[in-house]
Amino acid sequence: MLWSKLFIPTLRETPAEADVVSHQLLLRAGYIRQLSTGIYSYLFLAQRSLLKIIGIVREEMDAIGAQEMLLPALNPAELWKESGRWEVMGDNMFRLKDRFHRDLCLGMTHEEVMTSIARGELRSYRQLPQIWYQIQTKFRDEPRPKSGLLRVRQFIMKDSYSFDVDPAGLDVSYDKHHRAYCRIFDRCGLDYMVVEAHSGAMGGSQSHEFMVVSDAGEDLVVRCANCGYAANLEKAVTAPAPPAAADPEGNLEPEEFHTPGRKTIAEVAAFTSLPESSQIKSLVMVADGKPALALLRGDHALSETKLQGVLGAAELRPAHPAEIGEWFGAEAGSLGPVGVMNMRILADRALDGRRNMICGANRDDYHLRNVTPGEDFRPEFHDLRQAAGGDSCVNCAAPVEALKTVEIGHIFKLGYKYSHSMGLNVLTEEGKEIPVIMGSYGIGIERILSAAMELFHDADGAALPVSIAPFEAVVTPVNKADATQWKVALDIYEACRSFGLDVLLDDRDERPGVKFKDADLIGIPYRVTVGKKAAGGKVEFLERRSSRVRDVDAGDAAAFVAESVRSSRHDR
RNA sequence: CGGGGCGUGGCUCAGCCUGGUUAGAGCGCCUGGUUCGGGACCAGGAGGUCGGUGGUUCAAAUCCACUCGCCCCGACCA
Repeated sequence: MLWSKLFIPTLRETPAEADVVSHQLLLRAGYIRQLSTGIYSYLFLAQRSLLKIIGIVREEMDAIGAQEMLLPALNPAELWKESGRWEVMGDNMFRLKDRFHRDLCLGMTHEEVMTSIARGELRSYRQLPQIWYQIQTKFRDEPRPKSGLLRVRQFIMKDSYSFDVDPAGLDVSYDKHHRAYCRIFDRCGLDYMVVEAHSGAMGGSQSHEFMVVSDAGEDLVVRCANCGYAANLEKAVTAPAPPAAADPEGNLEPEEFHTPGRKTIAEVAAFTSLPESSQIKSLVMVADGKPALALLRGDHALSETKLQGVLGAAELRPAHPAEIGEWFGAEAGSLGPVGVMNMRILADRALDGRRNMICGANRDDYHLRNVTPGEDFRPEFHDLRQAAGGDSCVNCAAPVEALKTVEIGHIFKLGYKYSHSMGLNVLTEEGKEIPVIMGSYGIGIERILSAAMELFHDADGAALPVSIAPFEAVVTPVNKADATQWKVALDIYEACRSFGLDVLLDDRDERPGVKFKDADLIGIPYRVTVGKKAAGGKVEFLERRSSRVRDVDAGDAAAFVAESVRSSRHDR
């Protein structure tokens, strides 16, 4: 294509509203423009790149026998009420009414629609397994869209769904997806890791996330560099550092002491001159309307995900101050488990075996010392603690690191959640009706592009992997007015086309510096520069990512580019 | 939803506190010319209801109120 005919609105300066690199580059390089908060138009370059990503996704999904469909984004409320998610999704779901005042929503994900198709058509175990997928726009009314295309309200997702007769079948479908996802992200040229994850509102038993390490990410992942253990922070199990001070010995009785104005763990630690790890942190949570007291070591954080799992609650939130006052007769900051009879008391395992600790007295401005879990109160012990960097790996005891990551894919074993709630059953060989076991699998298409830019950029702009760059190469005549240069450039451009390359000819009447800057900014992987040396039959070949330059014969340039593109496919 | 910040030509910003000629700069854009290996130079030119509404005032980009939009932090989130 001829650059002079294209709409590639690059900006010299970084737009003020962008503060993560991928967002800045997508705007500056003319890939996208914002329409509203979390809503973006994908211009020519973005669309080319996204189509390449989609092409890779499609090939690899087809390769595992998945069948592509396209489902409606506009869904009737009834379907979502059947699964219970009309309520569960809350404000995150875009809702609207039609002219007859019927409730509709815009699809956030498609378990319901897929299940509704399956239950109408799948009747026999002989029709299973099935894997169905689509590449389609999803709508989610995020509380806080941010970071360009990383967190938006409308985005393209590849979502697939597997239907199997039994758990062993689901394992096979799950594993197929796992491997297909690895191939997809490899081909997209990304550095990523696979981590154990929590299933959240999707439901189900097991799940893995595919993560790209980036400071622009919002998910925290714990990873052990030694043995390779990796898990989302909300799910990770690690061993905490031992308490900073040994517990007092002996069978001491709880004893109230005055702590005027000391509310926080840190304040009480300073006041008592004992480390935070000598305290019991008491958090009042409300699970499906019922209160529960969660206890942790003073220096530890609660994993609401884990607590929610233990309680089996659909909804979990911190208690309001008024509720705390009613249940405890004291304010948050003076709470403790001793004498609490009106709710479940759950303690993190790090408190098991500890003795003579400090906690709130359930009386404002008073705390208790010499409180021993299991004696002075009787909690249920569970793993409730949120892992943190610096903890020890439970497999190999090496210290783990916490990393910020971008989630680009997520695979779930759904189990029977939707087949039960929506009635998806088939007949077995024996003629018995059984529910179908399902899996669900997602890839965020734009996040692949954003993550690639986060991963691969320099001061001059994006340096995208060849497989997903909008163009593979650009031919740049330094001086268009020079007849020789122009002729050589044109020949190389045509030769590239004959090799089937996605090539751009920068035929703009611009100075060379402008052309170089634009090509670098956009992130075109290879550039053939046709300059003065063209008179001697030589042109310059530049690899964007490495900045490596070499002179090649003009007649060989196209073949050289083609070979570079081909070999780049095996890079990772 | 809570906290903070910002809305002035396409982009980046100044002017606002302390109201007062015709609202500015750089970049970009248009015309002509000179240039041509890392965002050229000269000359001329186009382009702005200062987010919106209402108020205060002889006078509002500037002060006040409301409102809309955007960004960041938090809450939340598959």
